Amino acid sequence: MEELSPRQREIFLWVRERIVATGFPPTRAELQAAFGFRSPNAAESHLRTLARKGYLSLQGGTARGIRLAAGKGEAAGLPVIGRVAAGQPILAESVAEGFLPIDRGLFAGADYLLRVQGMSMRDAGILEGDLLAVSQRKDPRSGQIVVARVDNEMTVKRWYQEGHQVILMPENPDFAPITVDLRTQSLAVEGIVVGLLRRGEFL
Amino acid sequence: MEELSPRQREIFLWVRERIVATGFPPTRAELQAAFGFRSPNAAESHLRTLARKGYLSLQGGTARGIRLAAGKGEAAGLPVIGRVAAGQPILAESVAEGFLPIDRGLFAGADYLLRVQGMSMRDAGILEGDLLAVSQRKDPRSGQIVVARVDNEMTVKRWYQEGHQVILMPENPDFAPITVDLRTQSLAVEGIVVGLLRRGEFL
DNA sequence: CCAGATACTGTATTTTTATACAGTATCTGG
DNA sequence: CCAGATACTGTATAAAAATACAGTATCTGG
Repeated sequence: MEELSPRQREIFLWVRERIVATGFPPTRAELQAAFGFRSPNAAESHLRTLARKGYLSLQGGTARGIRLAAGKGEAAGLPVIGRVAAGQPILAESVAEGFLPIDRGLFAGADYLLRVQGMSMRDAGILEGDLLAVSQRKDPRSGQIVVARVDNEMTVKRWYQEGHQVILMPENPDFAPITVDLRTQSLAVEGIVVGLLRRGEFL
Repeated sequence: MEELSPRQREIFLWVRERIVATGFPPTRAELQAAFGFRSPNAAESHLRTLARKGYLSLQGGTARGIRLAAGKGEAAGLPVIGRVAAGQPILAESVAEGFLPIDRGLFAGADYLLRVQGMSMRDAGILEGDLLAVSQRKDPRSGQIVVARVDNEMTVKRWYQEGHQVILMPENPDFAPITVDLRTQSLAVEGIVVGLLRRGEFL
């Protein structure tokens, strides 16, 4: 598929956004007005180029007869994060395994899905390979399950706090709790777990 | 909101289906042709009635200027099933707790979500309150987790079969396996578990 | 029984909309 | 350097589309 020029890309994104915002594709006149063209043929010409390059299709002689090509709609869903290198931001694009088609309303406030590694939370029903829906909030309450960085290691534990004292509690007797004194040690909360999902070979 | 007459309902569902199928709303001429009206004003009149009753809105003087009213799109997602009475079909409307906005591609072949009751599968990471995505297939392979009816009781267990012998294996030492001889006992497989999700107070 | 609803027919007009055709200016890769 | 691309201007026409207005037939709830 051919590349789009910057202007073409701008026009394509606008068309796509208009379809979402209004429920139907725009007309040439609407495109002309939005981009300040003096001639309707500018709009027509750009749409024909986008169609020729495979980004959308035009249904001839039909009002608003514009369809986005398959796969060209907005990317829906949440990114799936596997392993995160020490020190690297979680949502760096380079670490995402892909996207899953999840309505963001399903898990309240979720920003990404994190692949579980290890069995420290087994007795909470969180197994290796599970996907945790994580909201990038940093204000956990005691009892919530968090994604935290301790000494640059990612960990998922249940959070308990009393004053300066934080306990990151595993739920597997084979793992020891992690105790952190916030006055003398650093602890980064990356997010709060708001959901879990499991499928395929992990069942 | 006023009730629709049968014909109005038929027309409304057709408009909605056309929006999904084509990516844009139909014209009056398309509606006229689809329903065999001899006059375009029949189409116009029905659309105005649907708008007046609050099912859609019309943007005047605009080609294809039809929008579904909020909440009138197709219900997306999967039904959530809580308790199922003995003998009752799972997907009877009356037992659904609601719908969750889940893309059906997320869990391959899923037909409904079943709320877990009991802890018999705890060591498989399936806890009370979890939602299991279930595909209404009745041909499980050994090792798969199934939803079955034994003596009219719903149960979720891992399926193992050798010849006529089926073992429905819990994964919690507090529960006994269920052994079934298919030659002499009846066993109904309602579906195969294809996914799990957990959120909210169950975390 | 009948007013008011639904469900259309019929005709016509206006506006919207797509698109054809002819052209210019600028940019850029070979 | 230049062919071929992008990014438009300008004008015009034809077809699509919405919608107005006038009407009939049937149904149904009060």
